[in-house]
Amino acid sequence: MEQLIAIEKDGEIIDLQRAEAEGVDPQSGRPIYFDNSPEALQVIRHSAAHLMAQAIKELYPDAQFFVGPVVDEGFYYDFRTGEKIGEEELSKIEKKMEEIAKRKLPIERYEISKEEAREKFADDDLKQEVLKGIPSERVSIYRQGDWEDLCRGPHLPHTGYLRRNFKLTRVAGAYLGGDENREMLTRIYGVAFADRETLKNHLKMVEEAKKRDHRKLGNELELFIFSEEVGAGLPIWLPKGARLRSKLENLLFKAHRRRGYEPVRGPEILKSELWKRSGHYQNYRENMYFTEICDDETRKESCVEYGIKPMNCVGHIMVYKAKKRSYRELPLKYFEYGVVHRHEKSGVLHGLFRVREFTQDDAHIFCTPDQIKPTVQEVLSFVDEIMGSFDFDYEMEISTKPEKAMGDDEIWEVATEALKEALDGSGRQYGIDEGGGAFYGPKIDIKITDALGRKWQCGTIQVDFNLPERFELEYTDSDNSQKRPVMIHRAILGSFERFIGILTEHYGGEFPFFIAPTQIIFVPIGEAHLPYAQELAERLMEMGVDSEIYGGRESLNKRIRNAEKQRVPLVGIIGDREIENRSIAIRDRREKIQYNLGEKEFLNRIKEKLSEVRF
RNA sequence: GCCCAGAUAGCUCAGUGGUAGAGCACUUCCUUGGUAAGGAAGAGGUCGGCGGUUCAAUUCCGCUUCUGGGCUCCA
Repeated sequence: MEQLIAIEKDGEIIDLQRAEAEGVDPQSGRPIYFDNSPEALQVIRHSAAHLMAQAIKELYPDAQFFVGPVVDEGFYYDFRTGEKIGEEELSKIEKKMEEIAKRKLPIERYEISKEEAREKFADDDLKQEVLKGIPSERVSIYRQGDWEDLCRGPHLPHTGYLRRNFKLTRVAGAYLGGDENREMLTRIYGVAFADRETLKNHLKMVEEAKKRDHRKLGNELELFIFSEEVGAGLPIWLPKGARLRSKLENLLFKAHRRRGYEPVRGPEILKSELWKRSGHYQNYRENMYFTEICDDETRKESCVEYGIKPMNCVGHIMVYKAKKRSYRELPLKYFEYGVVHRHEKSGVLHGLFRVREFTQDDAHIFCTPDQIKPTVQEVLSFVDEIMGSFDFDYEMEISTKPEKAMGDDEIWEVATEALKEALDGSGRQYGIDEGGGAFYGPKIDIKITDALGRKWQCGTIQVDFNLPERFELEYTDSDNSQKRPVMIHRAILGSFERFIGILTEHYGGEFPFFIAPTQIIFVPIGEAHLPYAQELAERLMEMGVDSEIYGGRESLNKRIRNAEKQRVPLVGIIGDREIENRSIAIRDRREKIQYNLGEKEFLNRIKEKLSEVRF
């Protein structure tokens, strides 16, 4: 009963037009019907992109088109026009799309040679650009009505399939070919499904996800703010945010100590000479901030340039160099909650996810080459424990040598292999990001997704042979010879800022007890019950648990409502009954139930909750 | 940095070429309440900043700061 729109054969989606042209028997592949299967959506969205392009062409006759692919969340088309396209134009384009869809234009396909295509689109430089990227000699063109475009397909049989089941979501700029040195085209994003109902549900889901946005929750829960007066990308931590953060810091501090890491601390600014030696000055300068210290303001010669640290490695190297090292000491693990400053381009700043000042849970491990693999594996299991404690799914990716890099290819090869081996040994799946490494070494990145499914890099493990070389690090080996250690840079959360942003979205503001900014709110029913609440609050404070008391003039219902709105794990109600038998009436957010606990039980329960996590 | 939007009270948001409003929050008073908004009154805004057009700009234009969605980049 469902309509066949394409078939899948040898992992390729072949639409009916192409099947006919190539004489492919539609029975010979797996049928793809007009529904919401991933394969069908590819076809639908591809055609939606074309429909949009046709609508744009009718509305803006000067429009020229680049590419219009299907992406995870929908589709987009990049194009150029003399007109400015803003959000307001989207509904206009949608209307035109509806209109064209109604015409039920057949979507036809034909093939020509690349040479013919070059001539056909002789006066369209964007199409020429697309043609350059096509390896095959024959190219296909899809035509609907009087509009046609160079396209591989697959497509729907006719435009009538696209009726009120698509939505244009946003306008954006996109560089031609993703190259920031080239022209910027207009890009319009959209989504499409087989039916209107699914589209509506999808849009609703996106709306729901936006409610979990850490910027919105951060504001509502008074975790942090940004201030125009202070500057872009410089978060200000409010008491509740700082409470959450310090809990995370404390837990993680112990976790490091337990694993043999030593806390160290480097300065915020270091002489530029040192950044030249490390290579940051040459390779990372555009991301750094600099300042000068002058002995004599009137004499320029007395000024020395300092760089504000964008990374903590140089400081840790100085710790290593503080004395002569023996192989017996290795691996040496130094860690620091290092505050770093990076000049991020204004357009990339994004709540706590991308800021200009942030604190990394950074560590540098100095080890022998033989220790690389076990050390990386140990770090990987550390990562696993932390992520597991927060129920995070994460992805890992190896990033290889970037264009702007220092060190020999050979060294890079060895380091990259070491990472791969460690990962292979751990049995974990991982992807590869060619050219995505740091300038001093390859890395394993740990990525977590936010409420909207966007991926953010959090933890990172980097193998570095370059900095030990540049700083001539040495240790005395068992044969009394001087050897060069390897440096492993690693962060597990990545930065507290980004990690807390992700945590906020992950939990929708309902933080687990052990890190919740306020772990319990007491609501004494009347004034007489206040002292007992205060007594409990003090006991909890001794245990390192933050509580608040919502007493005062407001009605009981209102105070309970306000307490719940704070999304605290526990709300404790205290009235005559509770005082009489030294108990607390608890509203448990996670269990979604209410129960009564005697004081002792209550304190025990709190202890249990605190020890739920240990990493 | 680039493209496209936006900025009105602490927060969420209406609104207008004739210098502004709501709800919540805040202050005061009444209410002392057993599980998600008790009542009344009040205070609070150079309508992000700087210029321009105009008799008159929060409103129109330009620049700037900040924010949002992307691109590029990245913890």
